[in-house]
Amino acid sequence: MARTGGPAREGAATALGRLDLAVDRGSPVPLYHQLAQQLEAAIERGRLAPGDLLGNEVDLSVRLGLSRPTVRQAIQSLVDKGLLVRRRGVGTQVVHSKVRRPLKLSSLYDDLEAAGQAPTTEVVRNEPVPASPEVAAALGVAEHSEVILLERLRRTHGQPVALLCNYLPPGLLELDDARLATTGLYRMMRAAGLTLHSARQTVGARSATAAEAARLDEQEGAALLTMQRTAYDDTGRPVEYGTHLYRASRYAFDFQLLVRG
Amino acid sequence: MARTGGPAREGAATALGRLDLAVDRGSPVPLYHQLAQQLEAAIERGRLAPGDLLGNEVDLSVRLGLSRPTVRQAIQSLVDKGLLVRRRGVGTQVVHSKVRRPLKLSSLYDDLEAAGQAPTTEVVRNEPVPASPEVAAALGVAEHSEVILLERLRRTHGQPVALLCNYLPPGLLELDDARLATTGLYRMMRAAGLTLHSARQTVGARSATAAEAARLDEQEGAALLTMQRTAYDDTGRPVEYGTHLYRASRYAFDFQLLVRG
DNA sequence: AAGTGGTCTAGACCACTTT
DNA sequence: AAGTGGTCTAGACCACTTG
Repeated sequence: MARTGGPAREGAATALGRLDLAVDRGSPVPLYHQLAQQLEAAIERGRLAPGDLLGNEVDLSVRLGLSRPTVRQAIQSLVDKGLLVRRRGVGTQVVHSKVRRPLKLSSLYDDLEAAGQAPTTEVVRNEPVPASPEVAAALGVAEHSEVILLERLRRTHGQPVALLCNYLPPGLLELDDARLATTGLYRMMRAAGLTLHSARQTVGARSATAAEAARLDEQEGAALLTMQRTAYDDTGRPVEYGTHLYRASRYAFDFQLLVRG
Repeated sequence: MARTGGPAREGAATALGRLDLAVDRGSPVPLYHQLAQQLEAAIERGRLAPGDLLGNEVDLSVRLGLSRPTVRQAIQSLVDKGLLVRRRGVGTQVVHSKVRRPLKLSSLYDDLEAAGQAPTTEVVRNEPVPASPEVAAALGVAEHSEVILLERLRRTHGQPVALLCNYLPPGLLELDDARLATTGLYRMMRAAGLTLHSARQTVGARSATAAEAARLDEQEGAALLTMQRTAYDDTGRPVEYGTHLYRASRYAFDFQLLVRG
């Protein structure tokens, strides 16, 4: 009796009713991931507007023919991305702001290329050197043991953007100058099967020395942005230590942070 | 028959065997969280060393009297934190490096206090002002509408560290000068029931103007670290827009990044 | 009181890695 | 072939929020 009233509200009360969601059980893509992608696409296209309620998880699981844990896993992944908010006793909502891309381990080359800046790289040095105490500590190798020093000058539109100095454990990667000139270090690492997993970065500022100013086409004493970074692979082993100098007039770091739950 | 050989290996082959794990079902703390905390503590104290295998999830769930999904949820939370690595067909290992704290939405006050720097704050301005186009866009309010301007000078050991300029939507928070002098803005927000959830930051550098140099006890033209940040609450509404200036000689940003899976 | 998300269980089958 | 994590199910009960 009470049930007969149900279908009338179904699909009308919640924003999700307007969407045609469906999963493909023959696909190798996990069901929860398929659902997450469809929800994300709907948010991206504005079919789910900020503040919209998703409708409860049980109904959604019945409608899709999935179990509730599977639906929850999909929703959780979007909550982790900052696209959805859950409130107990209330429901799941699309967040109000256009907060999108969370922080990623960024590659300067990729960032510039994505911005349509057509970066070029000049390899200044590429040779084995003995590890200084600082480098040895960062890479977890013995002092004075051999590491690879890579020094590069990056330009866009012919103008210098950054002076990049990197140290790598020996034997990790084939560092071909020709390839370095046309791609980024992180891209070469990924291509070599290395999975970058985490990094520790320190960002600061200081005035340019005469030599640095000459390289970067700045005035001596100009404000430069500095970054030191140690990157680790998925087992936590250091794969790279770098000291970078950026022209503050041409570059700034852009971060999207999510508070961890 | 084959079972009799089991107990001999149990607790010996895996590093987990050395730990006395147990959950309290009477506690209001979720079981998966209790387990995650105990594992994290074991890693922190070195009882689980980098590279150690945790042993398979089924054994662990039997030993703790939990279901496998619950054990998985605990392990997953530590994987998300970057403390553990899973490999299909291999097992779950403690990460090799000492990678710890992931990135958080940091508060300068809390950071300085945690570093034992005993920060103090001088409130320079605290008054309603009409929103500039830049501020209006960041906070999602109408141009020229009223917002709160908060300008503070932060010192440690009597020396200036940063000049903080913040804009807040009206009516969001009671900004008492006396409290501002003894705590941080984010702490006041949390105390007022605001849940900070995400932020967008831009970090750059530039040379100090004469006025800024005077405030910060630097030379004119000294390199300063700049940050602009818009912070959002858990529904995605902007709650704060700030423009900060840091003395590069006394402050740098430290980030721990995890590549999102 | 009703509805929501939060947590938990006891299984099942699959994909991948190693032996 | 054996062992591991990856995915998925069909329930259950609890805690919180709202009317």
